[in-house]
Amino acid sequence: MPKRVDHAQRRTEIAEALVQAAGRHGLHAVGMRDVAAEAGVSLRLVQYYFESKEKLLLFGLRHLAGKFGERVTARVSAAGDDPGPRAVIEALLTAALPVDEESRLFHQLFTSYAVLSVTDEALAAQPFITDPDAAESTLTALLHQAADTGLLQADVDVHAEAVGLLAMSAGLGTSVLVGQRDAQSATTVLRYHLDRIFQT
Amino acid sequence: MPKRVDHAQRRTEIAEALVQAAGRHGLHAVGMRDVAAEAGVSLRLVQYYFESKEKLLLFGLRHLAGKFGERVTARVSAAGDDPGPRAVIEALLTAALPVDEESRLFHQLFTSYAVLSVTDEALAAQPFITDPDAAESTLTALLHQAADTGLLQADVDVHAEAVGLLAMSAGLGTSVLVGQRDAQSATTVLRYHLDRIFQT
DNA sequence: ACGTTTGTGGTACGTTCGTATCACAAAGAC
DNA sequence: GTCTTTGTGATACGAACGTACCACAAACGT
Repeated sequence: MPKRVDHAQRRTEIAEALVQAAGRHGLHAVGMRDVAAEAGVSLRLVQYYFESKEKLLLFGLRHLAGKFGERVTARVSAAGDDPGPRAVIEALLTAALPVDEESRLFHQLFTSYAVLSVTDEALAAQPFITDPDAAESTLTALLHQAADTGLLQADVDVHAEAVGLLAMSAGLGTSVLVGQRDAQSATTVLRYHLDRIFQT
Repeated sequence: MPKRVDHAQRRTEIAEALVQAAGRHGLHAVGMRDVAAEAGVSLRLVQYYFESKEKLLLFGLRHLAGKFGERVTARVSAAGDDPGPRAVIEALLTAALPVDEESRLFHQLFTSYAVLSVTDEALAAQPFITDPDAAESTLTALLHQAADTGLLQADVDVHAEAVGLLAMSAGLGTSVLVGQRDAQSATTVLRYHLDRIFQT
């Protein structure tokens, strides 16, 4: 009974199924059949909407990146209307921390994709450079803004802080992911480091 | 012509072959046959010295962790005899950065193992908690030592700095690994952050 | 000297994977 | 009202994977 179908939506549903299945058994272990079962469709349909597994994986990565972007902007705007730079920066940095199941998935799968991209050149061309670069320039701009308003201490190197804080956030996220630390203490550490560069 | 063989050494050789093969095509893509070929032995022998692939992977992880530990202590002692805490800390933090091919491999495979450990409980019991915890307490002790000698600024929270710096080092390592940043600039960022907590 | 252990090769088995093929029904085009 | 496109199912195929099995020779124990 083939009604006309919205390809974009179907692809999104399947990509979401990929994400869920990958979350349970790991991205490396997920196959076309698992994705099909998770999405409640036949193997053939996964093949139909994505010609190959590689295409599926690439789309899954972009899907994940998109959802993550939405999450970050949602977090930032939840910081209130016209929040100070400090609040925005804090929202930005803590958005990457695995505090709930959704962000755990993000972190886990992004890391999986990132490490895959080291040996897979098709993946290497994907958002692993552009997205962090965007985050870096956004954060740099926010810090500059804070510096201009006199909110920052005088001797801070804005760029070095942006790079360092993002790296710290990512590193803390990983340590939370593997269970070494809980999200609460990671947030505390992040806040401490922000306190140290902002004017008291 | 079976001469008596040193099992420990043979296992180490095979584990090293695993590391090399995994570095080329990714840990997820490495099979027993690849390891055998890389080590220049037959598939049967890999089976003989490691009963299963899982055992091989576990041993490979421990092998990697061991080599990394050696590398760190080598780096630290290369900082000179009786170096200041600052030099030791810098050596510690920069040892994790992918500056050469060997450390690139470390970082790539450790990350692979770490993300595997999220969904594989046999791997989760491995050094992903104890090793970073050891690094954390070592770094905390070094910072305390520096604080007691008046080398640190007065208002630094030693534990929060230790956690933050280690996370930053790991995060910077990943960004170097995926090619977003080069090792030089990562080192610069790390040094800047050390400069900010040490007394001028 | 003989029997047992130890190291090694070759190879076969069952499974799973990604992909390809064949068939066919419902919906739109004209 | 045909005819073509579009969506879907079932299934087959070849490759690769981890593992198991069989055979055998060198070394060691006694």
